[in-house]
Amino acid sequence: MSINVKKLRGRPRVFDMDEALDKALAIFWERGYEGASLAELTETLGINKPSLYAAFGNKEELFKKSLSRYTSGPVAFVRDVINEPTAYKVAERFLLNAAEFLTAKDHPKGCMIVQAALSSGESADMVKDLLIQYRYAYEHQLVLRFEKAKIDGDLPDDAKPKSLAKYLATLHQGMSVQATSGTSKDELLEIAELALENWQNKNKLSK
Amino acid sequence: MSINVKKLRGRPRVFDMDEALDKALAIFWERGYEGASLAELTETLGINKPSLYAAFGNKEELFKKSLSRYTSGPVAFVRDVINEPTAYKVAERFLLNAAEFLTAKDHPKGCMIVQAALSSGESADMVKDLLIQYRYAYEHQLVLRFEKAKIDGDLPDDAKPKSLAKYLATLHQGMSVQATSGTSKDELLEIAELALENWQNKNKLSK
DNA sequence: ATATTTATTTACCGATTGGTATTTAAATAT
DNA sequence: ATATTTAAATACCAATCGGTAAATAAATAT
Repeated sequence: MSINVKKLRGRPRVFDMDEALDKALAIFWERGYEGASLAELTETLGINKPSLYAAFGNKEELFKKSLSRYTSGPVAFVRDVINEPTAYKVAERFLLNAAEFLTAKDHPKGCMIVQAALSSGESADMVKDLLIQYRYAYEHQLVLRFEKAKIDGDLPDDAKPKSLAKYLATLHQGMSVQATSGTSKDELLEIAELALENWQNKNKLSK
Repeated sequence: MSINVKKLRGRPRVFDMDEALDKALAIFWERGYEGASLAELTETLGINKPSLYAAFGNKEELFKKSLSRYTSGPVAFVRDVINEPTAYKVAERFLLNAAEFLTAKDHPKGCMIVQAALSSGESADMVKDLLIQYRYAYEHQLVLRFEKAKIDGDLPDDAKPKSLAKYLATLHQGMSVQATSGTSKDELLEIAELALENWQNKNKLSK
């Protein structure tokens, strides 16, 4: 007897919730929060509205759950990046992974956290604020990592972790806009390399 | 008799078209193309829908006219920047002006060309493509300027105008996202300075 | 077999979307 | 004065928005 197969009462759900969330994620990613209509969502998920609402709450809840799936799946690399051994390696992996990810062909271009609700109507205010928090969250992860790098002697004493982190976050967000505009992976890699050369010139410590 | 005061037939328009465009611009800038509703537009302009349609065509036309006013007004500095005497000065003015402009207090944060239609529903596809063209347009202005700088001996022979231009455009677009997220002018200036220090390190020519 | 529980389906809701037809008002030309 | 021209105001349109009530279907518990 395998675990967790206790039969549940009631009519069984005919769709897989995780698969449905992946499809919803793709739409929110492409269209943004307001640009994704219930009609397109239900059509793509292959379920009708009452099923969607019973399973996920409402549009905003569905977005938040899609977003959780986004952060634990496609962009988990941001969490891994801070484990690189040096500040330079962190910056390198961050920018190179971003160039790759933002232009990958198996999902929408650009970063959902950057673009899903930048300018929008009032109805998206909650989501807009939530995404702002997420943006600061990954930037702050970089701040902490660069503060550690200073202690490690891995960055010069006059280095400013906050500025360095914001510089990388800003490049990432700009690269996201570029990717959505049609800029290729190779072009983004050139930008990343430009930024990284400069990084080395400035922080004359080891790679 | 002053020029151009020939009396026109018909009931005179009660509102000033340029003032109305400025108000429409502020809304599109803040809300984006889709996020700006006809209701909010007419209410803010102080006119009703038939007047708006008679004067400007439709929502998309109104957006395009607002956008023209944006490019000839608030962001005209991008056109001026390429007249700076050296490549470095161009980069400097571009980034410093951007930090100032994107966080100014007399208009919405961020750049309309970057954010007014990044992710959106199908109804905004035309506007989305138009804004992509505008983004490439100002990037291309920088490309031309840096090609000239190479000829002038103002940039090293191995400099890549396209990459440098895209690097600046990417920073600008990221700074726009940052400004919309609440980042201050001073924080953006720190990023600009970071990028400019690196610029000097890399292109070891004069300021 | 019946009751209970949960999901799906169909049909609908009020509000809002961008956009207009019709009427009324204000100016000039004759 | 009257006709003509243009704009403003009221009232309306079909389509779509996010969201739901009510009925039906499919599973398990007793």
